[in-house]
Amino acid sequence: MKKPTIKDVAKAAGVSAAAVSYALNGRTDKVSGETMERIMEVIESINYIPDFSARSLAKNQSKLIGIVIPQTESHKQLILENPFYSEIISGIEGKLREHGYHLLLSGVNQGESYLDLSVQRNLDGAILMGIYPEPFYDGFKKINIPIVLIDSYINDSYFKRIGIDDEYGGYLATRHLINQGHSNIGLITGAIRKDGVVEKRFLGYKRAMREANLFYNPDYVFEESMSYEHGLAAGKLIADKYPEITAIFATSDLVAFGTMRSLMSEGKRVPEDISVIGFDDISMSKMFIPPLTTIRQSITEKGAIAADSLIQMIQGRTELDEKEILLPLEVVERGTVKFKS
Amino acid sequence: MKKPTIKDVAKAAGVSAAAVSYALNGRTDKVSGETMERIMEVIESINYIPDFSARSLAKNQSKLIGIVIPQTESHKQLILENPFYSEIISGIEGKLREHGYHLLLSGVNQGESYLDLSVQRNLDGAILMGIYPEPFYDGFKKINIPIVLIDSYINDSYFKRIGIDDEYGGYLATRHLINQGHSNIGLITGAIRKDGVVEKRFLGYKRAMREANLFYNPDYVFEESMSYEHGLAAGKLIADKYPEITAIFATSDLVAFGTMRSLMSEGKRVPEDISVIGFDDISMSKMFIPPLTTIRQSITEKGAIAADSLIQMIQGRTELDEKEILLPLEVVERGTVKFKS
DNA sequence: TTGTATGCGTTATCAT
DNA sequence: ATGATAACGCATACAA
Repeated sequence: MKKPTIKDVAKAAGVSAAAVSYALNGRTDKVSGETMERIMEVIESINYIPDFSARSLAKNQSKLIGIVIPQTESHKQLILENPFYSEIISGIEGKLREHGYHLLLSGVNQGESYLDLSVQRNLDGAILMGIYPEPFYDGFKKINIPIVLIDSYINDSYFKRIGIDDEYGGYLATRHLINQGHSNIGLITGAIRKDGVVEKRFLGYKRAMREANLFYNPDYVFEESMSYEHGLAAGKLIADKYPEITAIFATSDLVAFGTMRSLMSEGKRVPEDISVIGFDDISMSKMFIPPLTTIRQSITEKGAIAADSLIQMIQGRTELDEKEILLPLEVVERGTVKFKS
Repeated sequence: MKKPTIKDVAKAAGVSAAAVSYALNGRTDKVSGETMERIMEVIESINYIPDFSARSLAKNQSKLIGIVIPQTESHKQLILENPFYSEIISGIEGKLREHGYHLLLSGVNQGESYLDLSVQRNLDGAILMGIYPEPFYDGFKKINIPIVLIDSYINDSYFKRIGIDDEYGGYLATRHLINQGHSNIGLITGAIRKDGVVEKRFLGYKRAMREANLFYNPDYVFEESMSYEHGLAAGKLIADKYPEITAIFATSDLVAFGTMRSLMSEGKRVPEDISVIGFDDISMSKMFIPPLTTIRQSITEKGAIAADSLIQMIQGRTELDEKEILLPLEVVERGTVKFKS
């Protein structure tokens, strides 16, 4: 049994295909209430479901949103190991579905190839998270598809940005440690790239130190990657070589987990011997033992807002909106930061 | 500048649209090497990219794979909070992309509505994880689309299943605790539904107890949901009312995290006072403090294999294959199980 | 080997 | 208000 088309509906309802199309799209101005009803009944009874491919072809809009996630270079896999991304996707998907859009999830092979996907699939828009090389962004502008950037500092009015004030977040975290009496504060972080979130958090760290008249020691900055493994390595280094450090700001919760683990392996107690504060407040952080003190941003909401913004852009009513939305930040005190005795 | 179509290519190459189509699909029998080259050159130069919507219409295949994830009932969001799902998706996406398929990620509103999506988008296949009501599965059979089930015990030869031997996993976990000298072993678990993974793990637990001639005490089974929160509640209950329990089998790592947390809040030490073993080995488990002893299944690989199987089904060469693939299981000893003193 | 013509399911234009 | 028909971009059966 083949699946019914609009023509089948038309035939069964004794109207033209055009009428059915009108009815489907709620054009009450083009179709009388009576026939409208009849058509709807037929649709129900023969269980007709419109074909999006055909619709996409005719209307040139796919109701499809792409979302691009950074990818580990070694693995060919999405870095969904970091719960941060899954949580944000969760937020995006919920909102999209609510508005009749679907979500195309994909990594990206080489630099350009994601563009191909956008064109192939006629994407109505896309959400990019993380940071990519320049030409990557340019491509999207060229094919003229609405884009929302999450956690990006690309300053181009073509894009709408959703993010947080990372500098302030870094400042908040560091100041919290300072307020607890710490002065030798280590920073464990991913690669500090120009205009990346990491750089901003790093800047916030420095500002807090400066404001408190504390000495900024570059040796206390452990920069490599936003991974559990780096946290592990840096934590060990600190335990071994820098016993004077009494507090650590890890620029993501995942890094903080690694840090705490190696710290404890080396015989340091958290927070008794050394305090640790993270960043993000992924859902796992409250589950950790001890529960992680961190900078909270509502990740899921971030995704939802990004989706909302994108839909607005697609529907062309973005004029009044600002080009950037910053979500609130707060330190959530749990069990890994302690007053320095 | 509109995006180039197959006709533009044809014109520029001085051939017909058909020739271009042949070239595109590698029909070397239909096109001479010479013109093939010329066409390819033009494609390169004007940067032509085929439209999948049109292709989907013409060929009736979309190169689109759907993946359905359970959804919390209260929230309208995907339960991507459980890293288990993100890891599996990661595995799926990587493999799909490798084969030229794209991934449509979606929750599901009511019972039937996912079917609509499959029809609307002309899905070439879908991967279902978790357990759904009967009619949900029937629908897929009716529209005749290849389906791979992950972690399901639906016994219907229409579907291909990828999973693990959950009964054996439960047995392994419990036996590990028994081998460490424990005899009062609690089970903290999600809802035990007929033919669900949870039931199987529960059965494995009972078998291990029986084999060891240990008394199976229904009071020691704490059944509710596969969530951190339930682990929390059950752990507290055990600490308060069942001091004789010296070991716990939590049927997922997330539950184990909750359990350990409340246990420790109540003053119990893990593993000194009470041992805990989990199930899944999500990436977070090795990061936990103490690192979680658990039953390992390679989650990402599970996703990859599911994707592989689905692609094979789609390409119609599934005859020789078995209808079920079971992945290996092993207990990975870390820091939460200790010999009973 | 190459080109022509037609269909895929839907929407939009233009009559009626 | 309703219907006939031409797009949309591509694949394919058939003719040349």
